[in-house]
Amino acid sequence: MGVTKTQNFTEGQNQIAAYAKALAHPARVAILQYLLKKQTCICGDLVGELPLAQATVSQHLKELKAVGLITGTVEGTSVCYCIDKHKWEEVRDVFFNIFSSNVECQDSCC
Amino acid sequence: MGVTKTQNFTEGQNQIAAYAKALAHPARVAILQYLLKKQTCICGDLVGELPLAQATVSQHLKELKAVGLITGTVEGTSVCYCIDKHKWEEVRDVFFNIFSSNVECQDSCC
DNA sequence: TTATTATAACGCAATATTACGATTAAAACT
DNA sequence: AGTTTTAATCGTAATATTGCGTTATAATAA
Repeated sequence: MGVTKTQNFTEGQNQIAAYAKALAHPARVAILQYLLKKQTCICGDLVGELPLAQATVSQHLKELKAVGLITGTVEGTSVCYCIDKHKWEEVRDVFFNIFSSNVECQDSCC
Repeated sequence: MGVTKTQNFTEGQNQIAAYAKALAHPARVAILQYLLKKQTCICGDLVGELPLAQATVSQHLKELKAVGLITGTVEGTSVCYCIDKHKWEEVRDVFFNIFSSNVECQDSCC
């Protein structure tokens, strides 16, 4: 079907899945890494940084905006992209939380 | 097209995307959380824990196995599922690494 | 005003993902 | 041998995602 049965899982599980999905494409990872590296807003040619057409980049930006990880404020002709610090830390904490569990299996089969 | 142009991105970017994709579905998150909570192998009814049909659960397990996050060893009639400690820590480190970057934007637009 | 530039939105084609019924396979009983 | 249990695989349908050409849109420049 291609449709996820979100209603049968907890809010937390759906949230982790949604955040993970935002990172589940190399182009979106590249966008975030670029914004992190620059430590500033990118007002302008983010398209030139990626091996994809403008329309495709715009779509990935839209998805990152949809989960709230980045913001895009209009600055004259161009748009200023920024990582949303608050959301970034929220997503970080969600991942830190699940990965803080230690894997300690006592069984012989592992 | 639905096909990701992985060859145009770095290995690191593709790796993060692949790991994120493994977590990008609430059922797979639920499976991992359950295995983490139990702190042991689950030999048996993992299907009963999820609101999905057996075939669907099996498919999600297959994806988690494909990225190496879990292992499944046959134990008689049933299969013993376990989180792969080594891989788990590797994935954790990959996420910790990207999220360790601080967001420090000096621009006025943010 | 008109051209230019930058980016978003629309629409299409191709591929991927999700879900599940049905089937198959393998081990453990009886 | 036949039955039961458990889980993988197959086949199919529906929806989602990816990518891009094209078309708006909006601000600046000439």
